[in-house]
Amino acid sequence: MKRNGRPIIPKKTIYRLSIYLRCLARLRENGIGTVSSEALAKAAGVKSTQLRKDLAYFGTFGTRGLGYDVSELSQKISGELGTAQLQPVVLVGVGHLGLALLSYRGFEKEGFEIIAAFDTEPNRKREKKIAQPILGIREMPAFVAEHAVKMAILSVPVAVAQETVNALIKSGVMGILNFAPIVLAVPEDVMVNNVNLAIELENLSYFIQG
Amino acid sequence: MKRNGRPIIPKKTIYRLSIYLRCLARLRENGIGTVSSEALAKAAGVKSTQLRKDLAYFGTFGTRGLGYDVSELSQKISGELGTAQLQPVVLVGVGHLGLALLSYRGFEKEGFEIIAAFDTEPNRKREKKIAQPILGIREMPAFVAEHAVKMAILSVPVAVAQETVNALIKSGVMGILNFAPIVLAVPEDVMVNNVNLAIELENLSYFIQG
DNA sequence: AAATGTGAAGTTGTTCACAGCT
DNA sequence: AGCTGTGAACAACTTCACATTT
Repeated sequence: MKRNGRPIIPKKTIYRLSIYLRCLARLRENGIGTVSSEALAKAAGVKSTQLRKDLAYFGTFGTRGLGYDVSELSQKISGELGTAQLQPVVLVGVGHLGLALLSYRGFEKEGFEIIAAFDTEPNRKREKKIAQPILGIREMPAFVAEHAVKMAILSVPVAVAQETVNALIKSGVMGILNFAPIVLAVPEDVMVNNVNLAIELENLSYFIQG
Repeated sequence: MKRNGRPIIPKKTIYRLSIYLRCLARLRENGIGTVSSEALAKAAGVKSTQLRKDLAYFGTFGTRGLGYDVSELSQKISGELGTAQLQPVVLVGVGHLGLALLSYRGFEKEGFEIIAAFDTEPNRKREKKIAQPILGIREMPAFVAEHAVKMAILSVPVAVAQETVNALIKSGVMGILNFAPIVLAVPEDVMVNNVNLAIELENLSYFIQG
């Protein structure tokens, strides 16, 4: 099936493409130029047939009898995911977790930049020095609109999560990484990815005790 | 299908049970005593048939024509998930993120307690005061064994993630919540849940730009 | 009348088996 | 010979349709 002339790729496949990309990066760092689907799949923790099916959604890049060129495959996946250009992101809610996420240096390397954070108390005393500006929540709409920000990280308390999301969407945000433990109501064309640490732990606990 | 006399419940269902549990908690806080599958499903962001199928895996608790008793259903789900008793958890890697997770007060309320943290530099100057003891990584094996800890949160740098996991497993840990952006190799009976923030963002960015 | 519980149908995602290149 | 690419088989999950109960 197609959409905009492109195949519709399952969400899970997109997820795995991100994983492949990171495995390929490590191979490249180690100076490995070519890799088989078998070897890459093993590194990513999946079956080789699945890897090949995943790639088949958007092209055929391998050489039969040989495998895949590491650099070339990296580029193709990167292009497909749209990771090529740096994406601006805002963070809303600078509490414990929000502050840690701001300090987390892992995003830029992956093509994302948190360009600003917002909080109801932007001037609250914080023990850590942060590179990004922390602004008042009321400045958010203008800022988001002006910088054409399409993605936001939400780390506000549950009580204000829904209203905050409403404001973000109104200002033009289309994708939300939500850390608040609540199911957010959003329009169909807005995407929410939830990260709920308590649920992840609960999940583990269920499966390890059989 | 059954395992140990209990039905095998799909992983996705277990995930949703956790969500239902949180929705029920909110209903109870609001003094609501009874809820229909339709209403609860809506709050959880799923279809009502799915909710009913999910519950059917481990029992039948509703009253036809009426719905579910909020308290009773909470208890049943809680019992099924094994959330009833408090679970001890350790955290390994007290960097930016690890520190934030230690400060995060959301776990106890959900039945988990981080009883200790470990780091290669336990005495490193940290600007935040933490309730839990921060111990040297070398003390980890004895501590984990002694306290019968079965779950760990891993927030160490990628470079030492695999060896740290090996040590945790050797000491008896069966479930790992992994924040390091790497695919960990573990025995079949050990479960890993990955939380990769960069991948979540990448995923959002793909779907919002169509 | 209203809402649950569930077999059957439908959909999606995974794995197999092997044809087809290099 | 070795490895990719892919239709077909399979498995898992979701939704439908409706019988059943209060």
